[in-house]
Amino acid sequence: MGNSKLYKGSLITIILKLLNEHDKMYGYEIVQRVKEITKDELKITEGALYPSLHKLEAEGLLNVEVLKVGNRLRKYYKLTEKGTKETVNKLAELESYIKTMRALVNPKFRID
Amino acid sequence: MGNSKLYKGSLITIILKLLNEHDKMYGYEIVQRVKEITKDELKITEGALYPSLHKLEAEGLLNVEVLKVGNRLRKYYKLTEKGTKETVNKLAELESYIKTMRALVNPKFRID
DNA sequence: ATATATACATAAAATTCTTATGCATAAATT
DNA sequence: AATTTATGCATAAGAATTTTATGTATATAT
Repeated sequence: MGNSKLYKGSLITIILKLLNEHDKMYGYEIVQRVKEITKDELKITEGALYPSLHKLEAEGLLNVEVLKVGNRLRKYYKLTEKGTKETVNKLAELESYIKTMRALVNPKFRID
Repeated sequence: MGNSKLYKGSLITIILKLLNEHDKMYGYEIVQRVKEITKDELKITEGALYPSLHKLEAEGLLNVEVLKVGNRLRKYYKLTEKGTKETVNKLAELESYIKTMRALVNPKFRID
């Protein structure tokens, strides 16, 4: 993904949040959207994305709907109710992570 | 480490920053310090820490000094010059990561 | 005609971490 | 006195996530 290893573990959070916003997206679209938003800082690889989407679907966080657009297939993913709840969790975990890391790297953010 | 998977990839950054601050630390001390600072949010496991310290040493980012304290050994690690430079990089990467993630999860932080 | 973009997929390898285990000394508890 | 907890290091098996490489196929731009 990114140039730094910190993105490891962030992919699920990113996918869920984008779907939470857009209601319905397909894999290729997610890759493009992330490139846009991050100004090419973060490029999701297909080899990471597609297995993750399949996993989220298997866990019941996403629903799939296959559409034929022109002559190509698109697999549209949508959050389930469970997926929406998990999105909230993941976003809270991200905020917690950021706070914790700030305390670690920025002594003035420590609550002694 | 933490309850969330986001900490994956953060360990090196944490180690380097703490050593940048304390000048000289041993493994067990790092584990305790992180627990303190994060109020038990983040517990570094020994199985992750020690191999990472060995790796940083092998890469020339850390120097080791073995001291016998009482009757027990302590391996004190210290940043090399290269390690100090890498710390700056890692901290910049963390800031970049946080900005990028904020843009992804918080639309109002996006620069369109 | 050829290259690039769109769209999905999987498999091998690399990376990082968890869990489990091992050794040994020191201090605290029962 | 005996046992548990704390201190201090280490490694190895397995799990999880990601990279890299490869494959298939249609559509558009050069």
